[in-house]
Amino acid sequence: MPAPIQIYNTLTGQKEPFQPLVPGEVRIYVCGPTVYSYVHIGNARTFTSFDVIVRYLRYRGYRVHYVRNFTDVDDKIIKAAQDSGEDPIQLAARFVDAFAEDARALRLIEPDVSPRVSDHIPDIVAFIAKLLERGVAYESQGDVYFAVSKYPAYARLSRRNLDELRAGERVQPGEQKREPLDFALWKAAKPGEPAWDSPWGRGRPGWHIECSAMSMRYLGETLDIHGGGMDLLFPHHENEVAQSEAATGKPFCRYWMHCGFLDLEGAKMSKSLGNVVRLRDALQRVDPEALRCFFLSTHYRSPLAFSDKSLADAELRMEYFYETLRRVDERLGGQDVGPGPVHGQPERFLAEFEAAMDDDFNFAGALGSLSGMFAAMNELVERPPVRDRALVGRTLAQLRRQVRAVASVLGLLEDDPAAWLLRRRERAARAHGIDVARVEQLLGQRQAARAAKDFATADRLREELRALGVSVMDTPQGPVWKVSPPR
RNA sequence: GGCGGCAUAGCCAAGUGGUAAGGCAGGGGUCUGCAAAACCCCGACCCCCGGUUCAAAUCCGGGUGCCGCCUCCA
Repeated sequence: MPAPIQIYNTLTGQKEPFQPLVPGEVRIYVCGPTVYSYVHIGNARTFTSFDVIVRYLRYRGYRVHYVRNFTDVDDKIIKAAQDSGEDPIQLAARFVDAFAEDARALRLIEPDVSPRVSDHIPDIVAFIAKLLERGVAYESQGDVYFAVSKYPAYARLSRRNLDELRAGERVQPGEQKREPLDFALWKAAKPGEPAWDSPWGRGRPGWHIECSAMSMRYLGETLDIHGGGMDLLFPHHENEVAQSEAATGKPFCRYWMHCGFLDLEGAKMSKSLGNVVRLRDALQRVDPEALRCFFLSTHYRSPLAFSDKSLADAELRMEYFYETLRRVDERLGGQDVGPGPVHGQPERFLAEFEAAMDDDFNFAGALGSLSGMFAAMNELVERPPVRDRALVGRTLAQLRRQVRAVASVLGLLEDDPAAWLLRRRERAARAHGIDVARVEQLLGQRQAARAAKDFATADRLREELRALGVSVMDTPQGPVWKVSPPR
């Protein structure tokens, strides 16, 4: 049994060895999108982070039960629907579909369950009834509120001072709370809002109760991991803990994980600020794997700044990976090299990768180990340090296998190298207004000149192509070109 | 104001007690008809001031700067 993974637990504020409740199994719940619009790249970063975390837990042999919800009943959805004149449930369903498309494009693995609030009203109603029964919630004119004063550990997760929180809170008009910090479990319906029958009259769930009810439905009363963006820590997750533990008397979640923010031009990006880049728009400009690579370039808890330069760097890195894979696959020729000794210690890169990921999922470190494998493969292909061709082949084959294993955890390098490179070139050519037919024509002329040993003409044509933003590489298989505008 | 986080080469970014991973950009090489790609080499005393220690980027105290949460938000 390898040493346990270390996870930074928001609950305790430190890294802890990960011990799931049931050995070998992980129950993880990630707060999913509120579907009132398209997801933005900040959402995408969080979901990608937990995507890689789940993949790694599986890589380490855990049986993972992965749930990520859709919040499809919510104030913002109702507002968006009112603005557009659409039915709120329908609008939400539309954005659920859009999310599924975006998630596929980003190569996110499917959670085992993706529950929607609208499908779980009975669970939620039962949950609220239980809280009322236990005397930690109260009804007030068709609303139901959680009584924070009945849960002494309130604010422990987010490390807040209860008195100061109380001092700062204000009761919104129309709310019937006993205490400002109390939060709504159930909201009485206003005309035109989606509503369901309940013992307290027609209404709809408050925001926080859904996650407690749905996570318990699918994962039981105690979660191993609960994840989400930093901003959900308070009040959302705090409230989840309060209502869940008040209902069951058991710990709600053992490890809380919070993902850092994606900044846009030095400022936080959020739908309310309006400085939002939609995921689907970003994917028009950048390769999905390059976007993932960008997300993985820093630790999941650190802030990450979105910029064209960073994206371009990530795409360059992916290009390097794929160009190397193309060479390696060519060299290996799909042949089974068979067992035998290998050169050096290729397995050390895998050990490096696992050490990085075991340490609170150190994405940047993991990416570094992947780079090491590529440098090693390139050396073996281009400058073999030993003469024994079979030895080199076996070493390459092992590295290639390791790359596959690591890349499948990171969700990278899942394309055919040639196809990926061609797609990138086409996108770049389009972006720079490069006429591909013209390039091919000049390339043909240059090849003819080279065949005739007319190097002066060949060089002139190379310069001409360069002026177009095209660089040409002569390889044994003929010339290859790519878009590389002067930087 | 309260709570939390961060400050590492031109830029991005790992490393959390023993003299600094990786990527981009830059310089020098190898290779090449010329190139490109690839590979190799070169580059930081880790925000400032104190302290602990044989030893600190790494721990403690203070300062400065930036960011997030405290209201919907991944």
